[in-house]
Order: sequence, then C-alpha cells, then structure tokens
Amino acid sequence: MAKDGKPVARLGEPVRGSRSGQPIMVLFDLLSRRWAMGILWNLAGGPRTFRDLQDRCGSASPSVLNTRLKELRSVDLIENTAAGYALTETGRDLFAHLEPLGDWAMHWVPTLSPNATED
Amino acid sequence: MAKDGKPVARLGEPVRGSRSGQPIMVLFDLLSRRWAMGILWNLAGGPRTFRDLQDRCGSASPSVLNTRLKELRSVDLIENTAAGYALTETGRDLFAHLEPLGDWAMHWVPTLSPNATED
DNA sequence: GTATTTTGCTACGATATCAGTAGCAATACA
DNA sequence: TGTATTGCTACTGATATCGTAGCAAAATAC
Repeated sequence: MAKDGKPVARLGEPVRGSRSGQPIMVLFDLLSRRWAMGILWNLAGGPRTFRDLQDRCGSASPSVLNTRLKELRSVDLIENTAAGYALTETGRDLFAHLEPLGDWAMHWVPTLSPNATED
Repeated sequence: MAKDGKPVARLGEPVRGSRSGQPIMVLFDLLSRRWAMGILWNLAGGPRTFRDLQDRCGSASPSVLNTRLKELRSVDLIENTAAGYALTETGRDLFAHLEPLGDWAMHWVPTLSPNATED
C-alpha cells in the first residue's frame, strides 16, 4: 500500500496547515502539490498513458505521479480511460482557467534577470 | 544563513526535476511551492506585514514564509514597502490571472462528494 | 505458444521541504 | 525605562518528494 499523503481538503476543513478551508485554499492546496498543475497541463492535449505522462513531467517519480493521479481522480478532474489518463469535463474547465498562464509565463520568464533567482 | 530551497528556475533551466524549462513549468515550479499562491492571494487586498501575512496563511511557519517572500521578491512579483509586503505591478498582473480561480473554486468545491477525498 | 517489450504500477532508502516552536535584535510605544 | 510588536533566524521532527529497482499483467513479436 502506497503511503499517500494528506487527502485533498474539503470545504471548511483544514487545508494542509491552514484552518480557513476557503474554496480557493482547497484548490491551492491541491494544485500546489508536486506535478498537479503539470499533469493537468500535459493532459490538456489529449489522453496520455502513465509512462507517457511520466516522461512529460520531467521523469517525475512514479510514486508521486501515481499519488497525484489518484488525488486528481478523487476530485473528478481526471479519469482513467481506455486511451489512458484524460481530463474530465471539470478538468477541462479548470484547465481553461490555467491556460492563460501559459502565455503570461512566456512574457514573464524572459524578463527575469539572469541572477534574479539567486538568494 | 537560512537554508533556502532550490532557487527559482530560469528559462531553459531545469525546473525542480523537470528538464524542459518551459516558461509555464518555470511558473508552475514557483507557484507550487508552499504558500506561494496563498501569499499572492492575500496580498491582492493590499500591503500586509510579515505577521499579518503569517496569520492569513494559516499560521505558516516563519521560515517557509520568509523563504517564499524572498523567492517572490527575487522574481519581482512582490516587494517590501514601508506599508509591508505588497504586489508589484507584475504581481498584480499575475494575480489577475489567478483571481478567476476563486470563483471557479467556489463552484467546484461544493461538488466534491464528502468522501471523494479519501483514498 | 513462448519470448520480449511495454505498461502500470509498488517498495524503499535518501533528500528536500515544511511545520512548529523558541527566541532574539530592532523599532514603536507607554 | 519597561513592555509590546515586528521581522525575522535557528533548530528539530514530520512529511513529501526523488530516484532507483523491480514485478505482474497486457500487448506485441516471433
């Protein structure tokens, strides 16, 4: 049995350390887990197999990837189809809100000074 | 000296495990760090002091909060003003893309079945 | 129908990140 | 001159993630 992490928070419940349980924090809690947004991003182009997804997610470790896939399935954002993992309608809806970040990032990243990321 | 984590990735550089370095992955890498999105969210309403922010972020530990604040400052999303930490113009621009998620979450969270989050 | 490859994972030890608490120097205020 | 508040740093234990190994089932090749 895989030692999966803390289950995704529900409305009004603690959100990994936060006591607010506000909807946006529930969502942030989910999306801020490793590879969560990357998975949604990579599934937007169509269904992907486990290994395919793994390659596209910078060779994410299978344990984390699998944990994340379970979580995203448990909240109905993705599903496991015959063609592989795929976004649900809800998942596509969420992705529609994430997609603009792609363009934004393309403009933002180049503005980062070469050593702006050093401490 | 605080033992801060891996610095924020730059274009074309590895992104915490990913070798792609695509802009969106650089952004996801940053935003998926603990409290990163929560900080942006809480600063959207106006400048906040360190302790104020700490309270609003579910009592996030000061070390993580400070690390995150440094990172977000290093990429010019927030700045430390006389009134406290505040979003920069770039930060507000990013927040504008994050804000719709708040409404989306308000519709989505209630649809989660009570035990949908169990494994 | 047997061998080989691919797929979808699980297990596990090593690291990295985060939480939680304590505490301290520097203002601000009384 | 106390006393409170602020902005942190330090430290320790818990949790999450990485990286690698490996295995059973299904698909494909021979």
